[in-house]
Amino acid sequence: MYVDVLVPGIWWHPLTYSTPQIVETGCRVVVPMGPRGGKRVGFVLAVKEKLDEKPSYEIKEVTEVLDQVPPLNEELWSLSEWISRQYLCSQSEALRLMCPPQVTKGCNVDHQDLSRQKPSRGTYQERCFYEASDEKRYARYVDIIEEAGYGLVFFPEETVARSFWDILPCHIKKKGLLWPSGGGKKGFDAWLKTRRGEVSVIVGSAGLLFAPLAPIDFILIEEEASSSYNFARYPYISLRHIAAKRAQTWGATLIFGGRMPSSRVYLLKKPQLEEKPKGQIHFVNIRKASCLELPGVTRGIPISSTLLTSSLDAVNSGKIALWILDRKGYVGEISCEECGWMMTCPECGSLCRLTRDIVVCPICGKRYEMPTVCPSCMSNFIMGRRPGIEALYRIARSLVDPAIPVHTWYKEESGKKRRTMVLNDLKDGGIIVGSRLSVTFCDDCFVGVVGWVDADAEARRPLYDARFTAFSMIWESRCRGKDPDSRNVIVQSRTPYRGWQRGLRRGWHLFWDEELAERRELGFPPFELLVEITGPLKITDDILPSLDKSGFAVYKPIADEGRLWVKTKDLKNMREALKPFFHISRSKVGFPKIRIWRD
DNA sequence: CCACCAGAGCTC
DNA sequence: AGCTCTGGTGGC
Repeated sequence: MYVDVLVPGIWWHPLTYSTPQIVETGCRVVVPMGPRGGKRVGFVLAVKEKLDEKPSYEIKEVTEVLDQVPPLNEELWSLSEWISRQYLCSQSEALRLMCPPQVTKGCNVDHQDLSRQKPSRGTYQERCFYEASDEKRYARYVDIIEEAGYGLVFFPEETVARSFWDILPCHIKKKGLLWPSGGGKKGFDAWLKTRRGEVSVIVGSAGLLFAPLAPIDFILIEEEASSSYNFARYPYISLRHIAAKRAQTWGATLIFGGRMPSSRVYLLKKPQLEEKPKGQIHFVNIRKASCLELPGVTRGIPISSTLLTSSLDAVNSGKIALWILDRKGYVGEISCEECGWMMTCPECGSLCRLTRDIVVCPICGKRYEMPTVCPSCMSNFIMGRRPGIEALYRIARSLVDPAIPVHTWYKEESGKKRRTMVLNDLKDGGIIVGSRLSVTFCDDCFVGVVGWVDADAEARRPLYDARFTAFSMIWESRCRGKDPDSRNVIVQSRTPYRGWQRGLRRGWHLFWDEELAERRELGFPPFELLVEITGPLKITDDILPSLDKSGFAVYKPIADEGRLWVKTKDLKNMREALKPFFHISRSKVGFPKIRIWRD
């Protein structure tokens, strides 16, 4: 007897082993692997009596059969295959993503027969609910959960999921589960409990995407356009895409909710905004605003009088003012004013930034002294450009009364302990200077003003979705959290109230209509998929002609860099063309990495 | 991807 | 000598 086994690895095909025992498809087995025969846990993909042809390799024997019945039900098993096709990855990688680590490591899972959990082809349907007020949305969600049976409820952030869980009525909580975010033993217990059929409604963040719930009557995705639904690690799956697939297989109702829709949902469903946010939005031209002088910086950051006075107003009435600048450190670039030399990392060649008098490479993390003399022209006109949060903090400190507390907030310094400290210090009002992350403070305290210090910076990033990112962040800051109706949002820009910014006042339908027209023209998502292939040059240089031959238009954004872009809808042929590069025999050369943007 | 091994660096 | 850590290796 032979079995095709999905062994953890990045090649796309299964490996064949022999076994004297009887095994079923979907069960886990332990197999020897590699030159030293290390033990791996794999899933059986297929069982066959004899081989089609003589293999060119030695066939090893299965060491141990771990399951009598498959640990995943039919829906999740075929979902892993679907994911491998949709995201051009191996099925074993999809399975690793889907299962708790205990399962892929080979821990015991109770031998339940899940074969009766057949996805019923009910009537799949979609519903949308876009509403600026968090309160109104959540109230609607509670109603939906009340009347529905089994379902998953997604929130983009763990803390928001928890606060929604807290407002749920007791009888729902009793049959429901707040999905633990950390994984570990707690996560495994939640997985087993769900699998045993002891819960019907699960609330949580992205981690519950593969909860073994069966059947599924509804799936609710709050703030469906949120970027936290795009996984940050390989394979780069989109939660919304996969959740929609799950809803379709179960014939469930899929509910999209949020403050604004994603490009794909807007294109397909043309949803309407129930009610515009009531808070005020102002646009300020920073070409005309004056800058403060900062030590070692050529061009400072302008703080308009509009932002300053309304911030002080907010602080004086005990509220918080948020000044948001999505740039870390003191300055983002170090350059010579005399000859134009820019400081790059001697190790990896990327542009360095200055943080607390120390030069840091943002890519490899190496640290250097700030140079005093330009190595190119020997002048001493070394200055910083593109000031960041630290510089903004100094500006804020110098502009407002020393009695007013000012704090910074960004990813590297955003611990739970520090957050309570900051909140406590700001309970009578104050200023937070930080990255986009600071918007979460709207949940915990009264934010009277949100100032987008350099609104153009985000929209300028060389990515097709940069304008959407900029727009959605500012839109979120208008609606999120406590008392958004009395909040002012101030957008500082060099091109105020033009282009993408106009939708901020008149509604996101205006933004999407213009943005989608342009993306359609250029063939960007959601009209086409954007496939990125990265790897060492010797691999991508092989792939390029091969894709070319299959009729794909391949772009190479940067010459002499192992990065390729393809705009296509045809993943099937793409997969065929890339297949040879994902055969196990290519191990020595290495494997490329694939990332797909869908909207 | 990931078990395995080798060699580096450290402590006793 | 014995320990942990880090990095290279290559696969049914």
